[in-house]
Amino acid sequence: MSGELDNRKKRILQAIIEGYIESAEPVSSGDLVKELDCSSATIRNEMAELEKIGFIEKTHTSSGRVPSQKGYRYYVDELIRDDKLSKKEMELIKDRLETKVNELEDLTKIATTTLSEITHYTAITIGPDVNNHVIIDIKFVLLGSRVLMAVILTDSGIIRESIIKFDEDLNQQQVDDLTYLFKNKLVGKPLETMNGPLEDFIMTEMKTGIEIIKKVIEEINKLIKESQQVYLNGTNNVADMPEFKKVDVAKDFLNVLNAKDLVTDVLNTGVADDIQVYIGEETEKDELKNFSIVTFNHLLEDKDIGTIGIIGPTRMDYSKVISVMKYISKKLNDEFKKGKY
Amino acid sequence: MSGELDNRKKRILQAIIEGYIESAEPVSSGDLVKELDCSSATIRNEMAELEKIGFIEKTHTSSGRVPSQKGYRYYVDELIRDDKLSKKEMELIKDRLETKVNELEDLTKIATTTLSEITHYTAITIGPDVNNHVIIDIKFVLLGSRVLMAVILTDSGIIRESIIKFDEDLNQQQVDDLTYLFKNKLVGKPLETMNGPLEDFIMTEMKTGIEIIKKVIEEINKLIKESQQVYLNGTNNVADMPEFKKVDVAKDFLNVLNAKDLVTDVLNTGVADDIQVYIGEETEKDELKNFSIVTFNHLLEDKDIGTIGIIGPTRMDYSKVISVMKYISKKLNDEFKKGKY
DNA sequence: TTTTAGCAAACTTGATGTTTGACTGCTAAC
DNA sequence: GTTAGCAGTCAAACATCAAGTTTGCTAAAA
Repeated sequence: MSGELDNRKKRILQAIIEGYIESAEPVSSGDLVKELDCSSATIRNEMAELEKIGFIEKTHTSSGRVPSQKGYRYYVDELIRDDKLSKKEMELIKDRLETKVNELEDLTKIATTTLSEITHYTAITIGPDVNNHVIIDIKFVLLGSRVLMAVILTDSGIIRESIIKFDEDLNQQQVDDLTYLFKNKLVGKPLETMNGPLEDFIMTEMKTGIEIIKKVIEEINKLIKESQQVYLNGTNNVADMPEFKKVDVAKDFLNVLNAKDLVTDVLNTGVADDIQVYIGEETEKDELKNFSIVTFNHLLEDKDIGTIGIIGPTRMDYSKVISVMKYISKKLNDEFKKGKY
Repeated sequence: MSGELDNRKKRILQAIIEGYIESAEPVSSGDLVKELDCSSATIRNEMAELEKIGFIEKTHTSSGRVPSQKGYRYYVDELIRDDKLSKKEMELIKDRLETKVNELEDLTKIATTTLSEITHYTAITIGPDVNNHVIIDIKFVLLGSRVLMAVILTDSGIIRESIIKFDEDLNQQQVDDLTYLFKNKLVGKPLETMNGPLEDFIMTEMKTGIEIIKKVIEEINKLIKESQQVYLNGTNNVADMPEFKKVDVAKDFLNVLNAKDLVTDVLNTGVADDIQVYIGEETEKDELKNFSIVTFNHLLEDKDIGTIGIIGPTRMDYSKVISVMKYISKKLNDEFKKGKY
């Protein structure tokens, strides 16, 4: 199916898609005459065939052509250019990502912001599914006689704290016990252990301080559940896009950003250390049918440590987005390794 | 100026404003006949006078009337109803705010979300200016040989942590020294002490571990500066408002939300434990001239602990918003006192 | 066989005009 | 002070028209 197209058809399809990406207007046969170096009639003939295969569409009988979802897919798979990154942009990315930060997540946020700035689309990042990250250390710090802070470190460099309040005073002995108990039972185990096994253990084997321990477990579980953080950047960029003029689309987009679940759902389907492109309906969400999402997961020593994505109109500059993503992904990985997070 | 209006004029103005708030359409003399129990001609005469004073406007020569900014102001000052809160909504608020949470800021976020849900406008909250909050305690926790966590507690119940990375190993002795130093110099002093005085002291009096201390101060300062958190809720509600149909307004709004500084600037001007209303140009920001902002500061033992605001079109249901705010403000205060944050 | 020129048909876009209906302001009567 | 009545104003909806694109098709040219 991909090999079906002869060279000229490829060039025409590419020209249509890139023209449409640039202008947001249907591309006519006449527009391509200079570029293709043949008459408009010839181009029309070719266009008719491209339309038959389903790569391009007309908005009405006598309009120019617009890429179809299938057309974009072919473009992304076969025709994409990945040299759309200028020296200046590369410098910017390098500069940004080499900023010293203290937490992995901060670096990810910087990457997201940079991505959005360069592409002018909305960028979003979500944390990883931390359930199978391994606990390296747990600390409890008494912040007041009734306030305890729990700090959990995982092997992926992710740190989480939770503040827990009690109705009665705690003493240092209790805190030490707590530390001892949790360390013994949890260090070296995945975070999800917190859910089932631990609770069972405490209920059966432990006798003292059950209430305190239960509360601590409860809070830590809450913390883990909530910890798939979402960070958005560049939402106002959409306002400048022509498709935003259609009120429906604009509304859709606002709703999409608000019901972040939709987007995070898509981001979560991404696998492996590679760039994924979801075009329109490929997102499998009705609300996203006018949008495309490009994502990549970043790994640290084979562990998923989060996903970064771009969301924009289906008429998205895929070449640019993918070029930028590739470069950022590479640089981010370098930094991760360098930084020993 | 406020007493100038006779009773019927007040009723007419109120009817116009409430009608316009409801329908987003100019209100005609005919619309008010039933309500005012006199002929449309009489109402027209009254309207002409209200227009002369500048409380209402026409969109064109033969259109109905629309409230002016001055009209809204009069309405907010004199005509507002504060019984627009249903039993059900009160219950919802109570329910929500009585959720047990561990941090003050979480409760504020819940209040913000609830506010947005009930009013259907976008709600925003910003943290207080923490500079003059007094430090109660500082703890340092070693999370790894090169990773230190600093925890700062203030008298307003706000807790902040920062993770600091070093290029060399730290031992427990150094951490203890650090704790001793910071506790001695800072506990009981306002957070802003961190900025000037402390640095001087270290540069002149201390000899050991200067680099470590400098880094810690640096990071903590960063933390304090960044700590005016902004939390937004209900941005998609705007999409359903008729004014959103005007692309310019929609764009303005997106930009406003993105350049949060604009809104936080306005929120920051709010003073005392009271509700403030900024209508259109009263915000003194050109970008906000089509919007209104209603805010209140909440205090805990006379300390500013943040501001909650609503942002919506000038055609905002002020009565509803203010009713809800009053109630939430009251309940929030109750909870603050009860919870001993 | 492939490409091109030429042309009718389809359709958008923008300008122009018309009708309809909703208001208002004014005047004169109540 | 209030109201009825009426002319004047304007927006919104709709129809009409001309101009400009763009296509598909056909037939001729390469």
